[in-house]
Amino acid sequence: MDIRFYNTLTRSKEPFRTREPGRAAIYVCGPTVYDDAHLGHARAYVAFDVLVRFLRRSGFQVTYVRNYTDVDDKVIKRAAEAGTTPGELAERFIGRYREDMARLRVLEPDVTPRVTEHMPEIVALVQALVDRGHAYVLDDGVYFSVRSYNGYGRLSGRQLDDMKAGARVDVDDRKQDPLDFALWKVAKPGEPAWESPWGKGRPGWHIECSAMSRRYLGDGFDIHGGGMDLIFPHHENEIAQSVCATGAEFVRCWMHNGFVNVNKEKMSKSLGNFFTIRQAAEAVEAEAIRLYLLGTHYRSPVQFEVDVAEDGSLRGFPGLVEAERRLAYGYDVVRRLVRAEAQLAAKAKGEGKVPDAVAQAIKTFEESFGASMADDLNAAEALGHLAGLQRLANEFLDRGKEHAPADRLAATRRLRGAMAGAGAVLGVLEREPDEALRAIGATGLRRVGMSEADLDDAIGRRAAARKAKDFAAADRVRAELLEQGIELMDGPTGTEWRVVRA
RNA sequence: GGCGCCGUAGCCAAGUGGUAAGGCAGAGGUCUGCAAAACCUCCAUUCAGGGGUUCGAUCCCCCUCGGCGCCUCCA
Repeated sequence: MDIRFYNTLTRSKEPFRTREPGRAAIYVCGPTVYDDAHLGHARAYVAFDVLVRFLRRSGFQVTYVRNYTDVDDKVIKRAAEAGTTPGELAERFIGRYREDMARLRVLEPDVTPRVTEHMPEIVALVQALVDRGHAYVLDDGVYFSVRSYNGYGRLSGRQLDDMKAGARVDVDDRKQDPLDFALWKVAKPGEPAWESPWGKGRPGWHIECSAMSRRYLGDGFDIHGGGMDLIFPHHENEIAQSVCATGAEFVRCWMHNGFVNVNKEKMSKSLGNFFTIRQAAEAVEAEAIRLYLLGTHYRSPVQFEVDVAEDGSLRGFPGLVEAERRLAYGYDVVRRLVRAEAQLAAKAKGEGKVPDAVAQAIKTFEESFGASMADDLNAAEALGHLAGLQRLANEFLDRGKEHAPADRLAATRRLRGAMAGAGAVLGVLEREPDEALRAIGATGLRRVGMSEADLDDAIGRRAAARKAKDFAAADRVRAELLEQGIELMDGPTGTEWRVVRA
């Protein structure tokens, strides 16, 4: 199947052709580690995690590099405020960031290089730019000359002169062009610094990605990703630096994810509509955040509706709660299949055969799912197909009793396999269902402020009333719990519950 | 000022030059002590509005209205 990705550089979907057959080299701009990761980071790194998972699943041998920018102005400033060193601050936030990513089920990249560990490569790249006449040295650092590269502006679709006219950049008379940017910054007293031919200092913002991507992936690697806000100037500058320093093509395909909007506006600190992954994961199961993000195509803005109380405090994320419910539905389907398999295995005689209608439906699902993902990672559409498969599984579980146990066993296994395949690509529904459902339940109870002990007590009282055929008393317990956001479900194995209130 | 994106049912959301996936909510049904879950059925003659191209447009072009983004640190 032809895999196609939208390339920002050409503004069109293109067939995915790698530099080397069967191998995909990917670099994604990682976080600057001076604060906790927010929902925007979640969105970006979930999107590229899906990219990597999908390519691996499609047979590519992927090398995925995602950096940590552990030294820059913000890190230095924040460390000073916190009374610590930039190194210690960065280390701490890298740790917290990795925890957040793990909760979102974002796989660890193959390489996670840090700027501070790649100074030789960075200095060499800057030196190459100076040698080739693309950079010039001032007393406070080395600057890249944007006028020296005639491809400048191609990625972001801008003309140098248009930007110059409207740019709100500081006018610095010493620079040859207002858009020239620092490759190397000479250190001020007290700042972290590394040796260089231009004095002790640190890299400018953009050069590290050029240096580290080349170090691990070489020239002309396959995909470079990041948020749309990085297109200009960050990625534009990376291209300029890399192409001018090496003379080779830098990247074959540029992929950018859309923003996170909170109540229709771009989430940003200045607007005060800013939420960290930790805050959201406090409100709902982290995997539900991932599922929610997957419901919108990665290039479109994703909306987060935030429920804010009259006093301005955060009440919750209704959309995330809905996603959590869908997640629970998904795990419930898996659990039903697992349980059915256990029962059927005892009864099945010989090799079974998946009933034709089921086999055909699963085949159609797998083709549709794959086609959606191959078409620029349309996870939202793929999720639509998955909904159909889940319904099919439940229907078969409910009504498939006329088939022989061996055939039913074959069908449930096949259904579970298809779901696992989809889950492995999307990074959802991969956990053990009982454990996941227990975690979702616990998160819900926390949300409505009820303890498990109180809930168990209420369920016990109702069970006693039911046993005594005092249905009025039993229904009162049900109503009370519903009032508190808990819904009871009587099943063959006892009473189960779920949290229904947002 | 320059560049660009978006506007699809109550809400979220995918999508295509040939007549609108999916989810949530809602209605009815099967099941149930009652419920819930699960399943079944229904739920946009219509894709902001107006022109145009076309045999045919929600999808292509133009205009209007509305919302947003980048050009400055940002995923």
